[in-house]
Amino acid sequence: MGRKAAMRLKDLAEHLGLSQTTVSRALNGYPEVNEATRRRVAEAANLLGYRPNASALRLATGRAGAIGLVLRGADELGPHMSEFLSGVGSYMASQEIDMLVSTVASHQEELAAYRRLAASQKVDAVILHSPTISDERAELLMDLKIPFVLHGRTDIGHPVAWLDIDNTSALERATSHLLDLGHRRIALLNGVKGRTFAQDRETGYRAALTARGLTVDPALIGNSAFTDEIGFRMAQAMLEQRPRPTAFLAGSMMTALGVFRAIRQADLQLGSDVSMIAHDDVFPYLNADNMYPTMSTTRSSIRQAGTRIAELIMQILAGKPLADVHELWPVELVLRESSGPAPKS
Amino acid sequence: MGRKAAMRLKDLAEHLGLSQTTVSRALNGYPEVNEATRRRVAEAANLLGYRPNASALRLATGRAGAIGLVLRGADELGPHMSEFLSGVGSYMASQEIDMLVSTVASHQEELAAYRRLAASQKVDAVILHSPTISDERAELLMDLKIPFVLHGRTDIGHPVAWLDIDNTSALERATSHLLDLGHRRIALLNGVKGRTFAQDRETGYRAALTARGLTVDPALIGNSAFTDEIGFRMAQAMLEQRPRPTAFLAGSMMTALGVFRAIRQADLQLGSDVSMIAHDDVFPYLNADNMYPTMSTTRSSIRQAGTRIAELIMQILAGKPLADVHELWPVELVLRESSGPAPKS
DNA sequence: TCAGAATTTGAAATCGCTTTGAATGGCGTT
DNA sequence: AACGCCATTCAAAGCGATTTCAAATTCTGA
Repeated sequence: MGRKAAMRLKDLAEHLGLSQTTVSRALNGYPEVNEATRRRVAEAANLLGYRPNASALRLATGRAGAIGLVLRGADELGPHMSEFLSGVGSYMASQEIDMLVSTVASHQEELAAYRRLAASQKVDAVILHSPTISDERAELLMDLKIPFVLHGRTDIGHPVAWLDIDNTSALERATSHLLDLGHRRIALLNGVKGRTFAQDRETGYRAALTARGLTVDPALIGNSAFTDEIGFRMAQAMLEQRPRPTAFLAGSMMTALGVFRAIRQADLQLGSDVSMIAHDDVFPYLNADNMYPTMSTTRSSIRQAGTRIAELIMQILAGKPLADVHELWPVELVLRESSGPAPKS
Repeated sequence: MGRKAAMRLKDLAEHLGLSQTTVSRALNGYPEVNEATRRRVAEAANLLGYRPNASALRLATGRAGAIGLVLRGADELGPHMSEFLSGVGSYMASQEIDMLVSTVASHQEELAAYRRLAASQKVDAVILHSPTISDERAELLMDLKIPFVLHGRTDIGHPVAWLDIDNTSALERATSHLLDLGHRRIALLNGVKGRTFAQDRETGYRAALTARGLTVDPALIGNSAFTDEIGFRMAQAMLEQRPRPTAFLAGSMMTALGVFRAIRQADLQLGSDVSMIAHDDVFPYLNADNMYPTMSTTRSSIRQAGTRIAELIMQILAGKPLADVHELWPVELVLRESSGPAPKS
């Protein structure tokens, strides 16, 4: 199998007639090495394509040079996650930090995965996605003393670092807008129950309704994953109610596609018979502006969130106190054709 | 930052009153250790949650215990890739192999990323996705002596390991079927030019047409990325031709969504005025059967391909000759409502 | 001119594991 | 009683980097 023996520090040092110490120092920018030697070393390293062996470097420094992402199978590795990932990746690449991605099938496996990561010290930190209200994984990571940043929020005893979007206010505004347009039966197609973001969205939705003295009809609230198909089914079922909902709040663009289909199938017109505002995580391949009719959205780039979270991780690893790492991002409300006045009843 | 010092082999050995050698051997299943000792060691290790330090283990064994995936930014980290990834991941997890995912923005960066991976020996092998006819990355990896498996095919001087789906025959059959239904102007919305799979698909398409003595109209062939929006634009433009195409071959479900939209916008009926067969990579959140009308597809699970490729990688690392690692998967043709007889002209 | 400081380099220890080569002790043979 | 053979165990040498501590060289200033 003769894998070409890669160039080692020792080889490079011999080639230069210097000690490993000096070469290492030269490459790592220590001040005590002569400027001329440093240049000579840098040049040779570059020419010979020397790069320190990652494992050796990690062993010596104690840093893993990688962050971990544990994804729950197909559910989580969908379009949202890939956008998020590429956001994280773009920043991590610039810092020469690797992303270690694992996929697991269950909650138990996920916990086990974190224990493994911790025990084998494969990562310096992890990113936690879609937390629950009181997230067990977060507590475990706390226990394991492995730093992490939350994409979303949770409430465990300790302070944790997080970045979240303002789901509550986003849904409060979207709902209010629909109410302004005269809608009274507004359906909420929300994420799976238990996730903080889903709870926050429902809170916003309820707030808008109760602010006008309206009661919340549980039959108009659906909790499930954000897929086209589920969106279709939930919307289809709800459209059979009488009086039927005149507006939908869709949790994602995928859901919105399904709702759209259900509306069409019921021979209704989106934007006149039924309105919709969807949450848009900004997928490059699914543009709300190019839909027909164009889609009103609550909008926040999940990719940007990823990039920012990557930055936050680096800050934490640099020693920034967790209590100082909190970011709540506002969500844009973009009105387009899919949301119109409620039909006369 | 007081990270809890993880348990080391040394600690475990002392705890047991044994040497590191024996403990290591016991845990790694060497035959020369007493069965009673082995049990004692295994038990203690399990109890104390000992796992070897990954960096140390890698340094000692020379194996990285990870495979690399370099993804080109947003274009590549889309829904296809995430499905593929989770397929790869599910197998790799069972083998305790990590996935190192990097994202890059350009071809140059991608090559640089491979050089880095090779020089720093971070991975034992990589997976190469969507190759071009004569893929430069494959040649580079060959040069760098880092093993890889191709998802797709390419033609460089050497034998390479690959797994591909039979795109040519899939499109040949899909096109033939549309011809059987009386369609004569059939549009092909293909992937970006230069990729082998796109070429293969075009080959199949052309073969079906020429088999009936029909000529290929270049105005009916589009090459671009597989997104909803692009599908929409290409289809929209083509539907303005006179005579207009009566059938579409969409390269992906995303493309199909866009085509669908264009058809509707032109006030045409999918399945009667215009037909469509789309390639379905089997996304759990976008089901051809649940579309309206249901979508005829050429079908092949990209996730399964990922899992299989992971297996192939392990075989290669175990020494299987590259020339023996070739798999061409057949593609299912599933006829549903979106493909019907050509309209009377 | 020479001590002492400053600059620059190097030898060796260390990180936590695997693995080689040697040591120990028990047991059956002769 | 002496010998050789197994079955076990261990001490120590790597793996390829960083880093501590010491040495060699050059500068400075009196």
